[in-house]
Amino acid sequence: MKETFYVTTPIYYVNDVPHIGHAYTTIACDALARWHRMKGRRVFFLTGTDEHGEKVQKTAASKGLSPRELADQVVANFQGLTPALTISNTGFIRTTEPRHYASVQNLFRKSLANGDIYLGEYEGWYCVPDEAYWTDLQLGDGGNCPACGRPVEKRKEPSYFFRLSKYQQPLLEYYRKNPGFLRPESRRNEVIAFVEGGLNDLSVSRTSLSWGIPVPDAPGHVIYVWYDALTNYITGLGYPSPTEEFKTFWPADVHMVGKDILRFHAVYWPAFLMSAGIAPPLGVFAHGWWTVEGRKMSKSLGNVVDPYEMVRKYGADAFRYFLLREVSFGLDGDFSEKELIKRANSELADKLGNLLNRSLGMLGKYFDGVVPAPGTLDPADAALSACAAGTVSAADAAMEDVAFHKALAAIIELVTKGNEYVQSMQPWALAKDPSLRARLGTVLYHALEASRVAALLMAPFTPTAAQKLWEALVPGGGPLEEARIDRAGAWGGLAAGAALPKACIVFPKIETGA
RNA sequence: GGCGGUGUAGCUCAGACGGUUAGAGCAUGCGGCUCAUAUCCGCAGUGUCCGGGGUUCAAUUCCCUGCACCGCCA
Repeated sequence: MKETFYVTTPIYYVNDVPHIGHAYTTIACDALARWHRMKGRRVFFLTGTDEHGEKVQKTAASKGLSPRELADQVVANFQGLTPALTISNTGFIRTTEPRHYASVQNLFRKSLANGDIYLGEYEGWYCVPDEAYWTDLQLGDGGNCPACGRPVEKRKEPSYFFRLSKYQQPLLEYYRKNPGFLRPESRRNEVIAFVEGGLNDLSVSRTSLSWGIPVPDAPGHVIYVWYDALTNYITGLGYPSPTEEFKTFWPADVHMVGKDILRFHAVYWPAFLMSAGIAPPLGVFAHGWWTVEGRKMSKSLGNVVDPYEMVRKYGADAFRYFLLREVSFGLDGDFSEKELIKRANSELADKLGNLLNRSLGMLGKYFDGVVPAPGTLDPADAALSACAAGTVSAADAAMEDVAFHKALAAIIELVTKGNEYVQSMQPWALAKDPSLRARLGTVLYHALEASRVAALLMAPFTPTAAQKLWEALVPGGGPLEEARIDRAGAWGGLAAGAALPKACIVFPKIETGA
């Protein structure tokens, strides 16, 4: 098994306000990071903010602030996601940090030195009031600025270009040799088709921009967008210093991205790295988008989902659970509070929570809360433990495949089997016959054990609630994130003789307010 | 316009290298238990498997074609 795991979110543009899309990517990375930690891997999990560019500069100016002052204020909107969503990132990078300037300039120098960056001229349709370039395609039929509708003019400026065209074959070869690099599969085909169609060299600097990282030894030139932004993934590990972290974690295992920025990660970024003699990342995963109550999310519709509000209303666990459970990861999904409530109530409260709570209730009532040692096994007992073992491996396979929905479906399936088991064993009936006391003990042990395995596996998805479940079942068990799935997931981990609480409500039912 | 994908129960989807009664979850209806956060468990369904043609003893599954929707590119 690979001993390390490096996962990243894209850096979020500080001019935006965090919405469900940001939360989704970050939560997905978090579940992955937590899962791999529980497999015993060393994990580095990086997220951060993109703080340069025209929009930040303008917004700042409109507020009478310097771009840096504005960024310092609004970065908190994104940093706040970590506690709000119970995110376990190990790093947070801002592109305005000195370490990032050093990193980008170093990477740039390397490509410049080997001839992959050259000075040329960028030409495009320029909107003077907006200070923005547009391509022919973006102009569309009208021929005016797509942002403000005003006329544009053809303009040229000197610009450094990255020799992307040179990397067509190396990229195609990289995709071919690394079938797991691009996921999901459907996206892989799109990217390959794009690269096969030929690559143009890429403008990586502007003279019309001032808020950004200066091109080394080229006064007036500032590094443009993607070259700056993508480099964050190595800066976050200490590049260009030969840090222990860089040596340990690079290349990244997964760059998690929305499908809209897949191309930059799957084409530009590996090429930049190849040019600089750095290994390309091992994986890029493009996930889908959320509509809201069946409609596209947009400011004008006023239906933008605020993650902070969702956490206030439903808690981070329920929100996280819904996002990862509701859709096949990689496809688009529809966000609906009604559906979120339904999922959380029926699966977390009524199935998972209830399995634990009914078991604890009977343990308290019949054994004064002390876990009995299991006795002779029935076929039903063996079937349940076999199911648990199967669930552990199914969930692991799903997570290796970045299929959160499958992992969660498997866990819920185990919980349903647990409830089914309790139902058919009828411990409340066994309790009426003193001669069946040993059998009663075995049944409760198995019911609790199924809960324990489920709690363990839920930790990456609903960390707070899983921890509470864990503490109820494993007194003194410590932080769940330090548990190891292989060891703690083995059947029989529940300690006979342990005194457990008589009730434990970790997933309160969400009132619909109807 | 080019390339690719999808079209299966009311909804979301799984599935069959072609072969007996095509599946799951949700929603719906009915029944059972009472330990539990009025929770759980069981049963019952319903489908022209997008239309048309072809190959075959046999196609929803393969091939062609039409339609619809989606994605990427131009």
